[in-house]
Amino acid sequence: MTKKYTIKDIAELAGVSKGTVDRVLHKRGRVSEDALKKVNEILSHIDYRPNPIAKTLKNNKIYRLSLIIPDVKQDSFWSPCLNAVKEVKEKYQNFGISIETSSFATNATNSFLTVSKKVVLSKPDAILMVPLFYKEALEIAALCKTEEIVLSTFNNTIKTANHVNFIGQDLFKSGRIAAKLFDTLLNQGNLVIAHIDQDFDNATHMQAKEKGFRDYFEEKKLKSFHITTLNINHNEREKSINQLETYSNNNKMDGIFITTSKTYIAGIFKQKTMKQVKIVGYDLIGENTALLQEGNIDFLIHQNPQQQAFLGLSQLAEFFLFETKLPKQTLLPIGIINSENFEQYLK
Amino acid sequence: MTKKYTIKDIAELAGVSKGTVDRVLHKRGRVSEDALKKVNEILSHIDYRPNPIAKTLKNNKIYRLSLIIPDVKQDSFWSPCLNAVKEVKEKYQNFGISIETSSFATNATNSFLTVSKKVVLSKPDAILMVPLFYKEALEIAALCKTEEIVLSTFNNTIKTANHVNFIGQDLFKSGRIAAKLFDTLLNQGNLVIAHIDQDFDNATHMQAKEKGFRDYFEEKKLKSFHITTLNINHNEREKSINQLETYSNNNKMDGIFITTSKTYIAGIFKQKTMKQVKIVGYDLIGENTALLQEGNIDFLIHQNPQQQAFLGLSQLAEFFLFETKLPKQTLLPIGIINSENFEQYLK
DNA sequence: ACAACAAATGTGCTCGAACACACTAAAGTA
DNA sequence: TACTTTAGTGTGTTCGAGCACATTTGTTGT
Repeated sequence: MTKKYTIKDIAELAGVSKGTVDRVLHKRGRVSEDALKKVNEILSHIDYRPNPIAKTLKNNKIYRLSLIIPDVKQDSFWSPCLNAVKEVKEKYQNFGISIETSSFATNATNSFLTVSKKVVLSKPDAILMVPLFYKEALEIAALCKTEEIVLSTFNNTIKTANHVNFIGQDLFKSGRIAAKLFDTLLNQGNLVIAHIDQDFDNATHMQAKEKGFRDYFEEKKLKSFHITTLNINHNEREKSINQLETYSNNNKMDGIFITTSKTYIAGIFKQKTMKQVKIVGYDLIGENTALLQEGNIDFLIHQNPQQQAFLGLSQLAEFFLFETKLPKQTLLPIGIINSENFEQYLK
Repeated sequence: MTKKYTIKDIAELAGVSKGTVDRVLHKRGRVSEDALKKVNEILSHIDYRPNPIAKTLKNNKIYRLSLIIPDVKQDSFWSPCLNAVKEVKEKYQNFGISIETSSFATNATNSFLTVSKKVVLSKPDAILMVPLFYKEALEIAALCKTEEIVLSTFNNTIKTANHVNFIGQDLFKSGRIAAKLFDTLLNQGNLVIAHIDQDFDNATHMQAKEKGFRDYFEEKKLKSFHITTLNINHNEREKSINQLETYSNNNKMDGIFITTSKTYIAGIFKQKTMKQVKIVGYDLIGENTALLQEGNIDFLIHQNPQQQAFLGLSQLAEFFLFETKLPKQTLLPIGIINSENFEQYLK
């Protein structure tokens, strides 16, 4: 067992005081060449790692983390993030981590801007946000940089100065996973990629998923599958279902891949029309899991917002407390969910 | 923001010294009724949580965790556990956690016993082990109790004194997941449950999986499926494959559910005979994932030994360092894996 | 009334890192 | 020579909890 060396140990070994060792370690200067040499000699022979507990105790600071997510009342997809906040609070609040949560309207860029700016003005130590609106998110990122607030993003990426770290999934791959599922479910057939409720905010998301989906069939040269894209945008749920129905009356349709969490639209369509059609979509929201259990949705792909938020907040907490590195990018595994394993993913 | 109260704060508020507060908090007695009342009055109004960092610093102890797993050379299923050890070491070694790993032969109970006893004699603070051999594991558990060593188990359970905590999966449910996959893949057909390399050590595992598998079809009253159980036990791989081939020549077989990590036996069978058969089995070992990629295995169920070991060790580390509770049981979500998402689960 | 003793309470040190501050010795300035 | 400056050192304090030890207060017996 390798001994745990302390500054005092090093000082004794080098025959100097702990103050001198400290100056060498922190490169604060005011050290003679002779002493520098002696201390570095010792340091090169042992593996000194400062005790993070002592460090943190001395710091004795409360770090404020601020989470900015879309309104959970407007889109229940985000509600698991609140569980993540609870988990992280329980785990780290005794260590001096505090977390505030703010939310913005999913359909209003100015809501995102005003909420985010307010958060920036409150000067937290770090912000973890979902940059739904690209241009506006860049503006906030710039503000964070001048205010020296650490910025992390999850679920959506923004390409900006490299100080931003990101937690999410590889959307291209998740499209490929869906494709493989259809390949396993059907030997051949007509597949529809349905973009339901395509908002400008998650358009890039859906594009990446579609690209991955099509890429799979092209790579495997599976000519027995025919793929069509369908855009569905209605305020009323009924209209969306009707559009699917109209399409299926005029076209052969063996499978539907829904690129958003509105998978239940296709599920209700199947339930209503009793058509033989395989359905694969996204997200474990209540409406989807109910249809999954009844067999009207075959598979759901889990984007796991809870784990994303949990990891994002945990990484920030440990960055401040124990000076661990913030990984530039954390890509979470993509869960395939059926009626039998969804409960376990809800905790 | 709620203030972080310290013992000193409480002492000032109650008008006593920190020594008295300390005695009240630890119920060490030697406190007058009057002082007790004053301190408790304050404590009831605020939410005092001792600073775990200061506590740990004062402790200043190196905790030894000992991991006991089957030999990775004999069964590569366990090799991801070594990554878990590396991860936990990186995360906690600066906090004074040391981890030793021992392994035993998968086919010899006495190897398990001698190795485990040797570990117990070295008196670590905690042991995390895979209790492959039930009776012998109980013996080790009893030893740990007398030696006051904290014992955690993963992958397999042993029912003994409640001081043992367990990390693993719900095997009954994982059988149901496999059943649901076949239900989705096929409308009807003859399914074979293949217990390949049934050792006495994981017999209970396979039974639980079979039970879950059959339970699904019984519950759903799916009469269109016919289920048979096949026991396959040969020293040579070829013989196992031949047994499957012989069976399939004499019987209709639309799907094979393999209850062990030997799923590749069925995969090679499919590859060799070019039969139209759906294959679902367990574990992301190299032989399986290769066949998964080629399309000769449809789904693998991920038992995630790495995460099991990681969680087991982390829970122990945080139990000693920060006095967090050891959950009696942690059931991990069960991953459904196809050719497109397996890479992400390998890290 | 005063010692003897117990009960109650307060003080001070430790853990390791970090940093302010005090101190020493040599060099520079009037 | 006397005094300041500066580089180079070491010492001491802080963070919060925990516990050993010192001190004070109160009670009993003679």
